[in-house]
Amino acid sequence: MTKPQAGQTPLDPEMFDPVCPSPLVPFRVGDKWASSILRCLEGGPRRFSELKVPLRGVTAKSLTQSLRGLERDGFVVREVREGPERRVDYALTPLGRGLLGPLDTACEWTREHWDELIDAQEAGVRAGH
Amino acid sequence: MTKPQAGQTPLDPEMFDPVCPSPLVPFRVGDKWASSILRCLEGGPRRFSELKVPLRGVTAKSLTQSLRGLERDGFVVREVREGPERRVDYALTPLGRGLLGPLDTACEWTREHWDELIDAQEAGVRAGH
DNA sequence: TAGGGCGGTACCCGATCGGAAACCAGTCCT
DNA sequence: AGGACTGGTTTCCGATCGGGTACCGCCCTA
Repeated sequence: MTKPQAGQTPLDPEMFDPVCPSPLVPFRVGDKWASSILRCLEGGPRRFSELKVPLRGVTAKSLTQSLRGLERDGFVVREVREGPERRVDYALTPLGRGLLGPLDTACEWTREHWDELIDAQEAGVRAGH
Repeated sequence: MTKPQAGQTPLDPEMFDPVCPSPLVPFRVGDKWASSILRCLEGGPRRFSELKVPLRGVTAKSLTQSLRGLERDGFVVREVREGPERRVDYALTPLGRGLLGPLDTACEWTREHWDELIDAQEAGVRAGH
């Protein structure tokens, strides 16, 4: 994604490969609910209605949308178990499970710097921005 | 942000603290250009016009917006050097520099799984999603 | 005096995001 | 027969995102 840059030499115009555009990749995975859903699936497959519980306030539409997106991108599989007792399970693919690593790192960092983050934001807002 | 969950016990409805909403935090830092800007500032302060070069296609408006956001959140500082030769530098704060860690992790993972990511996406799209 | 670089701002626009509400078929319970 | 639960879909709507274009004052150089 990046070819790290030396001190004060000019920035490389080719620093970001237009073919694998960095802006889309590292942070900003999926939509608003995506990372929370990944977390929910960490312990095994979950049903649609199970997921709605911790994702408080999510509407069926938003949850469906988010899940379809994760499915399309290969992070989640949708398994319909037919039979008299029909149920739909969502589970992580190996790729999706792999995403938990970077996600953990980001969560960990956020937890460690939570106070600073809040303070900085409040200062920024107070400064009129 | 999360209290990891055991195997198939029901999901904890309080899994996500409504006060520090997980969806906003771990991935999805800032907007489209934010993570690229952070990368550009890794090697030291940069001027507005320097940043435009590698961020190809970014308009002045989008860049300004993105920078203002990063400033408001305390990841970047804007320094106006007055004098006959006026110039504006943008630099990472310690907090912003700290963000580079998780960002590296995410970039690294993406690089390692790039082929799988592309394949999975293509498969997902072909499957009609 | 004209043009160019710098560091933006203002306004317009279409696309997307994401919530609210209504509805639905199938199954199960009473 | 009526109601509830599951797993959605559809429509509507307002908010935000993000790009395009035009314009701005300031400084420098030719």
